[in-house]
Amino acid sequence: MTGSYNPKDIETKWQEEWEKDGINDVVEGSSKPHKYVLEMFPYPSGDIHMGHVRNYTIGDVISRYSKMKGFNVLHPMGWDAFGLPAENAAIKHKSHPAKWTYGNIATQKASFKRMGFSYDWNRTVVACDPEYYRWGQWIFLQFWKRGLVERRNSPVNWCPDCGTVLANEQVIEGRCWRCHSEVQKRDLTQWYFKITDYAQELLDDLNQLDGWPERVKQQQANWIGRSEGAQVDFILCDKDGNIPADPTPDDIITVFTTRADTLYGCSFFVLAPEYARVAEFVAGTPYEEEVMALVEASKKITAVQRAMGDHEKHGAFTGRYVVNPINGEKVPVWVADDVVADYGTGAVMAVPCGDQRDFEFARKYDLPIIPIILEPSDPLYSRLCEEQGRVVTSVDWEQAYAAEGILVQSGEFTGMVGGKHSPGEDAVVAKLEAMGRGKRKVEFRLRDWLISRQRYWGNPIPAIHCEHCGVVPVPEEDLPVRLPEDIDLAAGETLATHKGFIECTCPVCGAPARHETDTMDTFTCASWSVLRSTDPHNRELPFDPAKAATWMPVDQYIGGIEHALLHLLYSLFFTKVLRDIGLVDFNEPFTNLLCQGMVLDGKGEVMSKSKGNVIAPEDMIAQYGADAVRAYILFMAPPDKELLWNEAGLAGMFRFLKRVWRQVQLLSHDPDVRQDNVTEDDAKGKAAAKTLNRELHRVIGKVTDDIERFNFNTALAAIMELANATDEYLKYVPAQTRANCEPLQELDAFAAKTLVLLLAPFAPHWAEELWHEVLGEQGSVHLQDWPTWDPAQAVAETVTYPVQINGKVRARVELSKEAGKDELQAAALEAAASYLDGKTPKKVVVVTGRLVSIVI
RNA sequence: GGGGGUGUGGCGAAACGGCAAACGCAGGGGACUUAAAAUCCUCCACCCAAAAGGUUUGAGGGUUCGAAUCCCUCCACCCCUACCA
Repeated sequence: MTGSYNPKDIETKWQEEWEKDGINDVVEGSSKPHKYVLEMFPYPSGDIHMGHVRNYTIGDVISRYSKMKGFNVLHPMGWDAFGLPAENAAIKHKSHPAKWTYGNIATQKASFKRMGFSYDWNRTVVACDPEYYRWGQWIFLQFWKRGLVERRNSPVNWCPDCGTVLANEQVIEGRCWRCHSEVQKRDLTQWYFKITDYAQELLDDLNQLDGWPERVKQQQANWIGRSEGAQVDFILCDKDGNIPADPTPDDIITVFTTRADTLYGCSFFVLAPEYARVAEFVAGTPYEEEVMALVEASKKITAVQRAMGDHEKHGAFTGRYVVNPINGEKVPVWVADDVVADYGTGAVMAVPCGDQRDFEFARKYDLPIIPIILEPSDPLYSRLCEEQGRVVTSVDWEQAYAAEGILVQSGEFTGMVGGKHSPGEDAVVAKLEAMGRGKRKVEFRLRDWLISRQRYWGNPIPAIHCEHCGVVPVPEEDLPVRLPEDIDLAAGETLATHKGFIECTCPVCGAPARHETDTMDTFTCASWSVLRSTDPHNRELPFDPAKAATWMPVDQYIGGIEHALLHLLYSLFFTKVLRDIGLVDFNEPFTNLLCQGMVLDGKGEVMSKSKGNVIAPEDMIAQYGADAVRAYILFMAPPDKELLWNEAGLAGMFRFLKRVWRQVQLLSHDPDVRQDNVTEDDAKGKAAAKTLNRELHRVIGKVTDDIERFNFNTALAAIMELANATDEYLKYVPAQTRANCEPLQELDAFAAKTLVLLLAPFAPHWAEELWHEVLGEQGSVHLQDWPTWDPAQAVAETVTYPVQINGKVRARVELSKEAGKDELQAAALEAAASYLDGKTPKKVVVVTGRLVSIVI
């Protein structure tokens, strides 16, 4: 006996039952095939919002469906729990970051449970738990042993208000993502992971990721930014402009270029303001003042201005010259603030005719623009390709010619095709190599990963500074380096001022020493948690390689596109290093990746706390239940599409669940549910029963197929169609009739069961309640087999074929589904007779199962 | 500047070269009700009073018996990334 659908009564009840029965716990050693379904872990910044609801509902449907399909599913949850927001909140509330973090984790966990997500909570990974972060430190030490950890001085992003360096992803349009202060460039000694050692492999292996969205792979490839070109050595003239007779390595300045073919067009040479030898070059010369002023001024160009690209570019002549190796010509050396120090060599050969930036610079400072590459239609072309030597050193162009073209005024290379990867470029590089003045070189845009942070709430870098021994690793047996709990952040205390934390002895010589006080970027924690979930309680190793091998790689990874790039790139990097260390035996951690679209507010804005437009599911759950919220957010749009949250349709999904609930009751002959609106009609009833049977088979097939392809929206639409067919059936076949007819009883049972099973992954509580209380079944609905269907019963016996004449539907013919091409053509021509007017059609296209197209 | 994507009713959307708008939301009309809610029935791309008919997938062209879908040109919007030589 049951009443009408009331989610309040059933949802928490089943959540408790499931937990008690452990139906979501992973069974190790099962003979079933394994499946690892994982969603990106949340950051515990507060309670969950609609973005979380979408992400984790997708994962939950895949997980529940996979279990019903007979897989042994690992579906864990965890928290990416270190990071600045916890610390800032602690300062604000004069509290400890752990309090805030664990408080939010508890809140989110309760919300996840309230949503009915099927996690195995015994496997929860929390990044700020010493039992987890000790292994992050252990991995750091293995990286160090392999030479993948480096401490060096470089220009870095520094947020003055937050008092720490920032990762690139934390700099948004030149501003700190939290406090919006302008980020400064500073030269600091920081810790790096040498991800660039893996740049080529990371790029190459993108090809193996068949189960990843193309856009993510493309984004990664762009980020890695492989660029093929050459290094070219220019010889530096002395202060008086004399070419050294016997140049030493100090007399050589190397540049990187992808356009060696344009070397003959080099009319000046540019150094970045940060170039190490700039001061030396101009010291004591008349140029010193202006150049050094430019160097100083360039430091003040903010990343904001750079990002906007709207700052004026400046240059200053150094008074020095270098020699172009291809033609022995002396060209002036400038310093300019549009050259970046940390790409290539920090020095650039300028070819204004072929590069727009060089072109603009040459115009501004009145430097020669020598045309050395043209398209044959250019008026200069016929003249210059005849000439030997250089005759034209200025042009009246409006912009540079950056495309492929024919080289002119280029000595022996004149007449060759120039451009990126062109024969001309090849020839010039070959010549330079023969001269010993250049070589092939590949550059990457990818930088080493700056992992140190000057903040408390992170994983401490396990290193010790000793006066005698330098920087030495903390011995593995001393791990974890624990974060001290007695710290008053609100009073300005930091790890660097915490005596108890700093003071230690050198593990090598035993002398008094200092602990490193930087912590690791939170992304380091997130880069291997996927592995820890396969063996979360291991106290000997980060994870048992055998257990990792059982579950990994993740069969389906699900997460937002917005932070996909860096987290994924870092995870791939970690996996490759751990493979080289011998802890894992695979290249890629995530076989298939589903990137869900962002959930935006009704106006299309990203939801954020600072904007105050965060939408939480709490009230909706209270009003309509978690099941309706789950089903509705999937019904709104395909998962990879951006979604503007709009609550209007949620009531409709609730109505749908209510309606099907009642249908299941009626189909089960629940004595307490009265059937109204019945019109006994034998003919319509028979047809409706036939249609219902067909729809059951068709919809099981459709929903199965749709879930496999993540088309949850159309899967739900198909179930709604099934519900419509059920309504039609119930309308014309009264309970009495159904009760007294065995085939109809079977149909009733089949329909009731199918509706419940198909909706079980979407509306788990709803399904469980009906399964037990209305269908009277034993065992959880979520442990049942997914329904099967008979494709032969899924199609109608007759097909209504549209008959097109010159592309327009002019008639219809109804034929058996078995009708052959000839029969179909004959029927179509007969139906179209009045349009044919006795003539023979030009062409007839017959597509069985589809249509007939006649051309007259 | 580079890369990726999107464009279909009032709205969310569907259609893996084959009857455009499935499914739902909102809305109109009706039944039930003293009334409302709930529920049920019904209409719902556009033009035409209706039917018949015609038109329609950002714009234009092409391929095809047949195009929202494939190709070319253009427009608009969104996201990512960027002084990368």
